Amino acid sequence: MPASQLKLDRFVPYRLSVLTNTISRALALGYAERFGLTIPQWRIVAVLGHDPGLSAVEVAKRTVMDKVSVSRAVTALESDGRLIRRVDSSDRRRSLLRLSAAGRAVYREIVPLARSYEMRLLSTLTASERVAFDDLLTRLTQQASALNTPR
Amino acid sequence: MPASQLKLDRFVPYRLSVLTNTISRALALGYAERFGLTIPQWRIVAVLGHDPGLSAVEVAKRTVMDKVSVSRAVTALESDGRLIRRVDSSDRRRSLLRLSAAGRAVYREIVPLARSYEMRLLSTLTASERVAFDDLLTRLTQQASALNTPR
DNA sequence: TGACAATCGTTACAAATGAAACTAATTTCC
DNA sequence: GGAAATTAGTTTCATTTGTAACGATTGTCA
Repeated sequence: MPASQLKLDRFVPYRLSVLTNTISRALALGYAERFGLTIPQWRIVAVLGHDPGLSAVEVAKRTVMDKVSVSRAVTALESDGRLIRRVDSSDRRRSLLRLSAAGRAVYREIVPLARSYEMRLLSTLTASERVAFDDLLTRLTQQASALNTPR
Repeated sequence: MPASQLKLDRFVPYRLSVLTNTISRALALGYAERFGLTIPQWRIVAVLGHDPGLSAVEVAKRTVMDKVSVSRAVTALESDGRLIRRVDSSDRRRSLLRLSAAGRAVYREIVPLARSYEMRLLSTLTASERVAFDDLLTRLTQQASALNTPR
């Protein structure tokens, strides 16, 4: 292919976007119809299910979401009775977030679903290919992040 | 890790989402500030630069965008003088789309930028790793698509 | 101490996005 | 030939999303 041309379906950023959108759509559909969760809500449940007591900013860092998205999703989860926030007594700007019993129940149902989807997706790769992919993904993510924060 | 737990940063769909968002943000910023293009617009320029004369629906298929997005981006590109549409005389519902001289000029500038970004991204991989990644990406995309369209 | 800066989280506003309804043109099929 | 179904593309409307501004609290430092 001449250097002046570009085939979209050979362009790695485009291909990654297609793959990610396909996966996200499938997962979002499942979360939405089974639990009424959006993707930001799902991520927060996943993080707090594993590490209760984080603040909103800490959740935002872990999930690579901005704090506005976190704030909205937290509000929704709270009004659905799935999340509890308690003001941090040592810093009254912060709230400490944790799942309620209902939230933990959702978490326990979601984890196997997520694992199952991931397994089915990766089932097209051999064990050593999965290891390789994991490594490549890690390095590309580092590189992309480095390109966004030059010098 | 117990089966009842899930670490978000080990979950492939999440990791893909983070990588893709990082890349998209970087590219979108470049297109926007240099050319005033959105991602849908950029994709259309890329497709039509390579294959002039497609209809909107054909462009939508190639870019995996829905026809509403394509319609809007085409309208914007046309009013910016970068795209020309001509009613297909053999089917007056369709329009045949092609870049104007200004559109082709944008295309010629964009292609090396896109290639350069891709090269810098992939520069963290060896040649054989790039081949491997290409293959894994293709197969995962097939698999994700198959999971979305069961039986 | 007290002014200034930084941080936490929410709110307000504008822009992007998606689903469904719609118009117009074409195809199907009895 | 013509009613019904299909297709191309646009418009409308509601929802999502992101940016910026904001109030409240805490940290910094002279």
